[in-house]
Amino acid sequence: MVVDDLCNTSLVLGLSNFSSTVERTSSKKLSSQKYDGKNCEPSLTLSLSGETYDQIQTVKKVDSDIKVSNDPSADFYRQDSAASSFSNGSVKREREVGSEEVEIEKVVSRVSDEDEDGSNGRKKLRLTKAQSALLEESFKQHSTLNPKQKQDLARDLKLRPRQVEVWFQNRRARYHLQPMESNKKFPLFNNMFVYHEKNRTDSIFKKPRKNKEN
Amino acid sequence: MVVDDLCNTSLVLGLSNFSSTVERTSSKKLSSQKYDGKNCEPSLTLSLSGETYDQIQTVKKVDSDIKVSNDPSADFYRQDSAASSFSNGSVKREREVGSEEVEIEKVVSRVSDEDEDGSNGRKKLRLTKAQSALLEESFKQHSTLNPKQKQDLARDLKLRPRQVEVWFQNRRARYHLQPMESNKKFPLFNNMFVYHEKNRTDSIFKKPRKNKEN
DNA sequence: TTCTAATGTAATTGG
DNA sequence: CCAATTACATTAGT
Repeated sequence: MVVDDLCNTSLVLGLSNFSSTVERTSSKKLSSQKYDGKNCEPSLTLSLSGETYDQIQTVKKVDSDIKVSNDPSADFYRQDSAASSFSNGSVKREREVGSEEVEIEKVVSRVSDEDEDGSNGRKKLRLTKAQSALLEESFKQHSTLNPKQKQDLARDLKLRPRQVEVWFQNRRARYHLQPMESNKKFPLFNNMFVYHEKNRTDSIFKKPRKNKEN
Repeated sequence: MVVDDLCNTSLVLGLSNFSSTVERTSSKKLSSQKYDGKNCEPSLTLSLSGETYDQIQTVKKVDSDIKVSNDPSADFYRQDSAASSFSNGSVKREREVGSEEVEIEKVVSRVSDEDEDGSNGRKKLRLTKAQSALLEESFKQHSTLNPKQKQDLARDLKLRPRQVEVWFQNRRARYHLQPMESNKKFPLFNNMFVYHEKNRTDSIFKKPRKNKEN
């Protein structure tokens, strides 16, 4: 846990999900629609940024879905728009279905807070496309962040600075390849991820080094 | 999918995202690449071979599908021989530091293909009963693995360490979902991290934490 | 369909 | 910061 960022104090209030593109879903696998956040019902999320989680995932179970089309082309995913992007699943396992809102014992737990929505756990956030794009772009410019950049990005993305930081870390880690010359030489290959072995040291690509300007 | 390793040296350059599979008649939604952002648009991808298809679990077993019986007891076919259960080159860099017996470099000769003996068991491994049992047993002792355990188990089971790791992950995930009564399964309360629902994390029990002994 | 092996990625931990 | 892992969500194969 350890919230280590103390960032901004602004409050963010947003309406999440309104991108109601149709559900495609079709029959099979209701797990189909997920990321799109589509079928989440519009929900309000209010959060103190810099505090706990902005991405609050209001889990609402989904009951009947509309299931309109099957069109595969409906692959577009959501875009963000405002803060929330949640991934929550709500898709409870089949076996639990039936019991609405299996709200199993609360057992209060720890000390803290008012975490109210219970989304205390690790709950995974899914970045929206736009968010990823921005991060990606930013990454291309610098694979490391200075505090200011971090703050700014966080603000723009409506993420906690910590999340931005983590994203960068993971990004650096996952590909040992940076947007370096390889990309310059082959711009079209920007999406090409040529990984290197993690522990390789003789790579022709070097690990980028710090960028401290602020 | 991302290319992540380069055990062998051959390079493959291909057009990605042109799903070669035929149109699915059914609705199935090949939603394969979706939120992945990365390859949403047709793009070129360059990959090192050795990836792409994962392990071929050389299921020799019955040549051509003899599969004579439906007898449930026939459950233990598979992987009879000690033959290394795979030939995969992908081995995502198990970083096992000191292990020198990294048997990577299988360098499958890609194109040439191996599936000649019929029954080219392609993907998805199925663990044998014995394997599952061992894993299960091991899990009872700790729900997480330290590198050594992983390595050992992998050796004993003739699986890649990564597979062992994955098994544990999945196992943990599955069970975090189990309600209390599942304690019966874990008589000694070894793994009593009863998380209830998947998305709920508070519990009087804490998540088991690292087991680092090695 | 369910179950499970596997993958991708956000987040945590320890150094 | 980095490496390694874990949790988690989701995909795909039978």
